[in-house]
Amino acid sequence: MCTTEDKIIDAAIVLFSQKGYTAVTTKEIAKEAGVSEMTLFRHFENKHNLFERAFDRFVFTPKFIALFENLEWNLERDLFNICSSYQDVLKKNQKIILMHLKNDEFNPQFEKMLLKFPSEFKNLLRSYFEEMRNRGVIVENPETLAVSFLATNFGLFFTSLVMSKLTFNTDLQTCISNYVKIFTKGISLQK
Amino acid sequence: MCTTEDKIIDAAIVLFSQKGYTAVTTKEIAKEAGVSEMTLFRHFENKHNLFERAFDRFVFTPKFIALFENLEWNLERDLFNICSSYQDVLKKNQKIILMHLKNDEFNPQFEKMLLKFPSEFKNLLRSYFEEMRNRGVIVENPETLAVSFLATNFGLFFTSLVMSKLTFNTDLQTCISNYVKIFTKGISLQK
DNA sequence: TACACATGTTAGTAAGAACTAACATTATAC
DNA sequence: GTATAATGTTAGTTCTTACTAACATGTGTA
Repeated sequence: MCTTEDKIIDAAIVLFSQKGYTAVTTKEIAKEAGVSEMTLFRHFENKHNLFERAFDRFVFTPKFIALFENLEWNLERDLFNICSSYQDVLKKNQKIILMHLKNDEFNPQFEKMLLKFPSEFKNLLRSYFEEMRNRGVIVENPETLAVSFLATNFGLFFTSLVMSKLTFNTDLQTCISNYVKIFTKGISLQK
Repeated sequence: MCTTEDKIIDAAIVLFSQKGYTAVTTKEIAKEAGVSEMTLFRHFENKHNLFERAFDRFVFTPKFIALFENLEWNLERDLFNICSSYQDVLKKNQKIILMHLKNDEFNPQFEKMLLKFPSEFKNLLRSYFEEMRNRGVIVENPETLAVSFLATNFGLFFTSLVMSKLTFNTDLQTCISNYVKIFTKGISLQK
């Protein structure tokens, strides 16, 4: 966090995610990092290289997968934990996500990395719902449930991110637990 | 759709929403519109002006509000209609939404226009849920429900938009009706 | 035919951005 | 204290881009 390269990368991530690749100048990044523009080029050679290095810094945590190995098999509690962790991951990576949204014109392998996480996450979710169906807790189609859960969670995150200026009286945390409660009740079998 | 200005504006919207304001050149827009760059400047004076004109073209339909005057007061059916119409509005305006995501560095009044729609929509939703609570159909807090419903809907849209490359086996339509069904069951009172 | 008007073409200006070279300055290690 | 490495400074090159000016071409209308 203290080295020159780190300072530059941090500044780059902030600015790229705010404005997008093209709109940010190297001079700007250097200034934000509190460093001479020359130093930037000495360390990263060129702008695009800096971008790639900045990207490599952020990886979706695989720790997340461990979550699925410590399930309680209680629908509401499990979903709440999953949902919360997912929101954490998204929040931690929000800069890179924004960066991606503003720079998707280039770098296809960039795209692949970003899509790897949600698709793996979906598979984990589907397995979970499959197991819950085997246990007779739910009846719905696991795949559909997984996609729906994934999409809505992403929506919660994204709404709170993009529409932060909307003065809603409800915060994300309340929204999450409320959503999970409704979702749980909505898919639970009852006699 | 046939005038020169329209051709240019259309091209501008496509390119701006794909790449963002800064990354697109006037030459590029002119080429995409099948028109000389000079003609572009003759009509719009400068790039920023073209951007504003392009923005003005897209407005969130107020027709949407009429939907809330023809309610059936059947939870699932109403929500499904609302949800579908909302997805339509979002889809119709997806270019402008993307444009906004890539250009939010400037133009604050731009932001206001974009946020007007979701906040009005949320109020309509809250009124609906309030009335449903009065009728004894649901018990949850109307505000929270409205925000949750809004957020998740936006998430469905956005997921299908951004992550279109994810090869999920479930399409948006299925996802919506499934979500509405679950949501309805989740908030309905039952004996 | 003749005129007006929209568009194309071409050349060019001014500003800004990425990037380089050369030299000056500071800090660190021994 | 001196050598070495990292950083700062300054000036400059090249390229791209927004934008202009002047003139040419074409097209419809009276």
